Amino acid sequence: MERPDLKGFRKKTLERPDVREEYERLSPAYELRRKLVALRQSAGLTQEQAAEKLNTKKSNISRLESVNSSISPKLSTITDYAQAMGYRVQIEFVPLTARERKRASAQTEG
Amino acid sequence: MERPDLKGFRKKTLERPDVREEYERLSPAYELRRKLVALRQSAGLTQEQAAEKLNTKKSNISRLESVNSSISPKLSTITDYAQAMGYRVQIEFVPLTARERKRASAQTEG
DNA sequence: GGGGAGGGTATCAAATATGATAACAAAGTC
DNA sequence: GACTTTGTTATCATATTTGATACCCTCCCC
Repeated sequence: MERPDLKGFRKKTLERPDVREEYERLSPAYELRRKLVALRQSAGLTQEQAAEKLNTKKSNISRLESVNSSISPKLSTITDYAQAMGYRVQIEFVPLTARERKRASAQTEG
Repeated sequence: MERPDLKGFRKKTLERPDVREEYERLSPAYELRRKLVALRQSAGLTQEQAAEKLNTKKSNISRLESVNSSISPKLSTITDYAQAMGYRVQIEFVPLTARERKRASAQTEG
């Protein structure tokens, strides 16, 4: 029995730039960073102005907002940023759907 | 004109254990950690069982859930934990009220 | 009293995020 | 073309979190 190599297929497929882009567009991290940018823009600030408010440098703001960044920021970094933009952070926990649970275990086990 | 030393008053007041406890009960960090515990309990897991799912040790779970802890966890730590409990994390940004903005700048300015 | 379960705390090494600096690119202005 | 503004990326030192181990406490059961 030759089974189709699903993992290999997924891996190969994710190497295609267009597919990866679409994939990341749906990722939670991507979503978060898009929101961060929106927050700053709603406050009418440049990265440099935001950096001033946060007593840091614009390069660090860029990194935080960067989609490609592979970092997972501290929660306090996000809340500080949001507060400087005039917002507060609210964290919700929503039950996983059956589909999401499947995807999650695939990640963990695979 | 002798002005009442509000900052000093606040500082002194926060030294009272009962007041500090009430203060922390309202803090976002406290709220988060209480939610984390609720998540785990809703999944019917002990700290040790949760640790297994997350490939770590129970002491680390305890630290994450601990109220007194002065650490600000990484976002990925929270999302991994939530996922192991069967939840996903959703982050909301809500505009600060006038009162909250005032409190925020008081914090920042010292 | 002894033992187990569940949770908390301290400590250290290892991993990772953050701060600061510098250099670069794109777009707009003169 | 030169200059400014805005945002990105790389790099390094520093700060902080995380993982693992060990030990403690409380409650409960025998």
